[in-house]
Amino acid sequence: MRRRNRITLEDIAKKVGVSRVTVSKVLRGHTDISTEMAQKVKKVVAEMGYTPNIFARSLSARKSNMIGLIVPKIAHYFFSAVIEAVYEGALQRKYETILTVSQENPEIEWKHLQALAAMRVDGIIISVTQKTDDIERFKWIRKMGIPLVFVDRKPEKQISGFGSVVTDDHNGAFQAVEHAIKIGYRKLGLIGGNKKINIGRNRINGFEDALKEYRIPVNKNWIVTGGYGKDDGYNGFKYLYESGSVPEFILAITYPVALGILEAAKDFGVRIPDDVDLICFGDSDVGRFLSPALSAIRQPTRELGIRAVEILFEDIEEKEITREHHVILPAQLVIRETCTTKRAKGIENIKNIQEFEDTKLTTK
Amino acid sequence: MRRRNRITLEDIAKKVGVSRVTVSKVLRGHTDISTEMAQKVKKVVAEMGYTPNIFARSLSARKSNMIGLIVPKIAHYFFSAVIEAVYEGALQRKYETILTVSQENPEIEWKHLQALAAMRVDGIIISVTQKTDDIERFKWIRKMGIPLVFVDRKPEKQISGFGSVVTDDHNGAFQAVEHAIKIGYRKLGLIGGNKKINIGRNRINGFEDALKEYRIPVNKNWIVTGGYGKDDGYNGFKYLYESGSVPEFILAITYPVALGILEAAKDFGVRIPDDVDLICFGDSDVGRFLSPALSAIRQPTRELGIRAVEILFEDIEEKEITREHHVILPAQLVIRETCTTKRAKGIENIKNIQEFEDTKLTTK
DNA sequence: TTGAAAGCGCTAACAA
DNA sequence: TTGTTAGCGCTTTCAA
Repeated sequence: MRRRNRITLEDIAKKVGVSRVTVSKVLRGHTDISTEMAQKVKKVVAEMGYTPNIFARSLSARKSNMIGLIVPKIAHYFFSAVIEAVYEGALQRKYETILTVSQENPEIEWKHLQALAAMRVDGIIISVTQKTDDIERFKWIRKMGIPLVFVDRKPEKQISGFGSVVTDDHNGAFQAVEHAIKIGYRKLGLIGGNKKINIGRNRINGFEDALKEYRIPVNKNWIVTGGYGKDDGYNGFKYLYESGSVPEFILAITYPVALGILEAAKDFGVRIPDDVDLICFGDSDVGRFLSPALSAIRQPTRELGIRAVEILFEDIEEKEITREHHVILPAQLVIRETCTTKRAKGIENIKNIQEFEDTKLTTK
Repeated sequence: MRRRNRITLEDIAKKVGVSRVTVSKVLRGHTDISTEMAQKVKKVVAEMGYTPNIFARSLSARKSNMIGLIVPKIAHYFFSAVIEAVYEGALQRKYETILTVSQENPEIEWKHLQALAAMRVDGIIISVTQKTDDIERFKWIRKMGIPLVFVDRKPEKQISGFGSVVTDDHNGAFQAVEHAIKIGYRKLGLIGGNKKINIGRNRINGFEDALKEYRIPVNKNWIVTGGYGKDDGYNGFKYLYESGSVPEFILAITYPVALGILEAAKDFGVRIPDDVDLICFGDSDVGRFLSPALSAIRQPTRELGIRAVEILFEDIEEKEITREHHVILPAQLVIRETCTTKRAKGIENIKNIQEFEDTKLTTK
């Protein structure tokens, strides 16, 4: 290791001719310090280019002024938007954010959780991996007394003591499928996701519930579960294609999954939206420039991040956990070039949408 | 603040009936510890759910095992790919990465630099903002004795003492323009970027040099400099459009700029690539799904991150700075739907590419 | 308004 | 192989 410029409080204190305590107080803007003293100290601090040692400070103050953020992936529009929001929120409160990436790997996630605990962060915001079903790690965090908030993704099993901010995935999926049904589709499929974590479960349930609501039989072969990445989309579509039975409409469980589907469709010569139509969960900044412009279920990304920080800080400032905060934010259907009107395929027929409307169950 | 589970080395030591030092040694896998002792200690550590306090450890060891990473933006394919590579590299060496985002704001960048110094990170990797021209901050870092490596973007002025890993932007731009010329374009423009930082300077120079090489006059009105974001692309194109003179081909200085151009073109009813053709710097995972599929100058993103970490660690391990490492990685032209063949516009004419080839300067 | 004393939780050097 | 001693650089009482 290279020699470091180890200027300490002591050095400053000596130069000014006061005690460390005085300097420390000036630095933290403590009130009981005379203006001249403060002036003198600040001058020397600037001259010597001194920066307080965060470790020493945190150790002594028993407070790190840092929060930890764990996300499964970073090269993904959804997460980068959430991350930016969290950073901003934390910064406003003079907190640093320590970002870690689990790479969809529960082992790495566990390591990060421990590392953040070791760093004595004042709180953690996490979006779990698609495989996180072990909840012992969260019990451990709770035992450590570290406030934690789930954002967007959380484990299937409920864990008390932590807040959460999620999207109304069930309704989002429902809306999308309802739209597809209304424009005439009857053969509906879904690619990606699984029921290990909330987002998959809720989206899949939303999909199935919409079909039930409209009395359309669920064809299990058209529901190809899996993960949330591009590969899952590609393989899911490949599976469907090779099975010889492809639905008219597919709900992609995430934006990367949709990209994978687009790619597979291209490779297999299937035209989207002409042969198979598509809506995906999650919008991105380029969604509308894609060919075809993707229809999407837009998640309130920024809002998700902002609310998570808010809730976390309520927890951090609270002396004891009084109640858990759980917020569910609405999703919004954005129709673009995919899924605008039913393509003529001559497979299913309904006379017109109005007639179809009557099909809908009014009871329930 | 909530009560925290403050288990310390002392607690473990007491429970096992040994000294803190013994426990500390076990935890760090020190060799001179008996196997039984190690076993006993580990058991208690696990039972009590103890995690060492990083602050105390770093303070005592005078080593943080953290590196800092500063990027201008995060919701951007290029940076997220670099970030992932840096994280991986650091993790392999058992280092944590502290990611900070400057939001293209030099002030925030300076704050982050100070915060990282205060955290006593062992090294810093930075991609500067598009406006960073003040290099005092880097001199300060050097004075602090913190190793630093620039990745992709660095300030215009040379600063000794720091390594860098960049893309061969000049050649990348040159290749793109050369390609455009070869397929017949003569009215060439450029949008975005400025000469404050290397990437802008080199790309613009590469653009101009290619024109010179092929004896094509540079039309200053078609070079609309600015920043590196989507807005810059939008406004740049708008400016061009409203000026009444739009080139046949545009080199977009970054991928976001290209997105902005695409959007503006759509708004103004200009067809790409039919009316105006386009190549942009920087590829993304969706580039080929865009409409039209964007031709791009692909940067070696992962490689950039990996090499930056390598160089940084050479610096960190070095006792003194012996030499600076500067690496330049090649860019690769990826032609897709834009810029494949010259569209018929009847403005410029060349009989065929071969004849054109002869135009090229052979001297030089 | 200032400062002395007593740690925060850990590790490094050196003894035992 | 284990333990003792002495800090790392800062903040927090509490006294002056």
